[in-house]
Amino acid sequence: MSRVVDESTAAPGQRPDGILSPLLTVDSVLFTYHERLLKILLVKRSVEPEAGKWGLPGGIVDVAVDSDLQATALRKLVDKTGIAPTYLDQLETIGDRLRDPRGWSVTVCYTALIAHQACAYHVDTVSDVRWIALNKMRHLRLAFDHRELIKKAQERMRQRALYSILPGYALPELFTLGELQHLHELLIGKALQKRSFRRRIEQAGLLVDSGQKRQEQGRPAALYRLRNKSLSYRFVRNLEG
Amino acid sequence: MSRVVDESTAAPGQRPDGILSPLLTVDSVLFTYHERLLKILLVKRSVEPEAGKWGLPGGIVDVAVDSDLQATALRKLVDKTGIAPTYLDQLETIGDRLRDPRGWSVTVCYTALIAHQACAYHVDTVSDVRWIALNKMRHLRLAFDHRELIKKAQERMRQRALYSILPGYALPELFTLGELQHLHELLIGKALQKRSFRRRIEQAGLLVDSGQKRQEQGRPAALYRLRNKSLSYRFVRNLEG
DNA sequence: TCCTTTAGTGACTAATAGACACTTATATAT
DNA sequence: ATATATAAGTGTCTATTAGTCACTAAAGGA
Repeated sequence: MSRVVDESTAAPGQRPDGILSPLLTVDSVLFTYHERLLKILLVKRSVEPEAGKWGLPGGIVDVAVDSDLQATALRKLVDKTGIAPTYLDQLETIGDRLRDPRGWSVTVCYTALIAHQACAYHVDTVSDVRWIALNKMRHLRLAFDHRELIKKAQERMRQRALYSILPGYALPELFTLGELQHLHELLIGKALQKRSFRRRIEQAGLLVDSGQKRQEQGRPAALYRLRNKSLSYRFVRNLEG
Repeated sequence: MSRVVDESTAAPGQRPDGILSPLLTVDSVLFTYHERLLKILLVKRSVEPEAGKWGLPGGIVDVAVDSDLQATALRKLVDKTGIAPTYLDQLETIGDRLRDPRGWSVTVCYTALIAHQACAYHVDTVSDVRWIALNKMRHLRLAFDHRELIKKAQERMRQRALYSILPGYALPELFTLGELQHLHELLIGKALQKRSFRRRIEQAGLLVDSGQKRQEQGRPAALYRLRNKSLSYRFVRNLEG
């Protein structure tokens, strides 16, 4: 059985089986912690639509290359940073008629974390890629609905900071509890009690002291390392409201 | 310009702009609570692929009809139940080369909740749609990766039951705390302390007593109704492990 | 030596969940 | 009428964990 399909009016894309198939892209909000700031990776778009604006690292799913959606996300991130992120997690999928001027389109959005040092060199050598501090994004021109995606990723990370130490993946392999706490404070938007924070980390047995020390000012701090299992802990009182 | 396309061999679809665009579908795991059981809505597939197996209510995104992804989910659910679910939330998007024999395909999966009575008549009158109790699904033949999707939806609902009273949307508009607690126990897989459960509900001010009573056996129970805001509460100790 | 800075701890208080026995209100059986 | 069964709902003590904050510890620099 076959039937006639008119290509000239078929937009967005029409599959040979007669099904109108929207454009499918994958985008990632890649966070890192650097110089006491929370930053995300943005790419300056050089092609239309939205040329000249900043956008999330991502692109069209290539069914000839990518085995699954996450592979697309990874491929695009490695392309921009030179390295795979240490954490990658699906955030949400947005798909409608209005978000892309070309018509009905879908983006599967991921949240990712990486240590700044791990990709600093690669990012510095590529002109269209930059780490942007989250508190300096207000006046930036962003492509499509990417500002909304970033906001959602931020909220997701905030929840993670409340109930887990997963944000630690935005730090180097070895880090101090002071660094981890500050990162959590940036995500949560509120100062935390040092005593409570340390207690949670220790009680859950989530981190391993590696014996070494590091300092910039004041007493040297113990260095910790993330363990792969049980990254989540319990509940934090009095953080909401 | 037009052309003839052979439907039988066309997979996956090629867009007019030359981009290979995977098949995009939306599926929903619709939960309800009925006769002290947790049930989900399944549809017996009549067409290939996977004809004769049970699958989730869903289907292909129609860019000519649906304004966004959630609209597709709603359209398919209304088609099977005669009514829109009271709760609908995106779960996860799965996309790879292997999940559908036709080739690279993507499904945006939703979790949904509805009161059983609200759609009992419509579901009973349609022969290919059935409510299946979750504990009686083991020997059912399920299409594609739908068993995995159901498992993920179940885990998501379990988390919701731990930290919110959102599962209440699977109950009728007026319900007793006994019913809500039993539903939570089914989701969590563990008996809950009556005192603690009631305390959480009351403390958070999440429910409104409507003054009426209902009973089958024993003392009549007060009826409660969900409020739209602040459905989540805090932490439940001792439920893990 | 003292001051500054940051790391890390001791110890009390406050808040909340767990446990479980108790009372209350209804239907039904004798 | 009374007893019994059943489920709703409460009183209250205990256990656990978070909040608070003052304290000590360990470094560098003036």
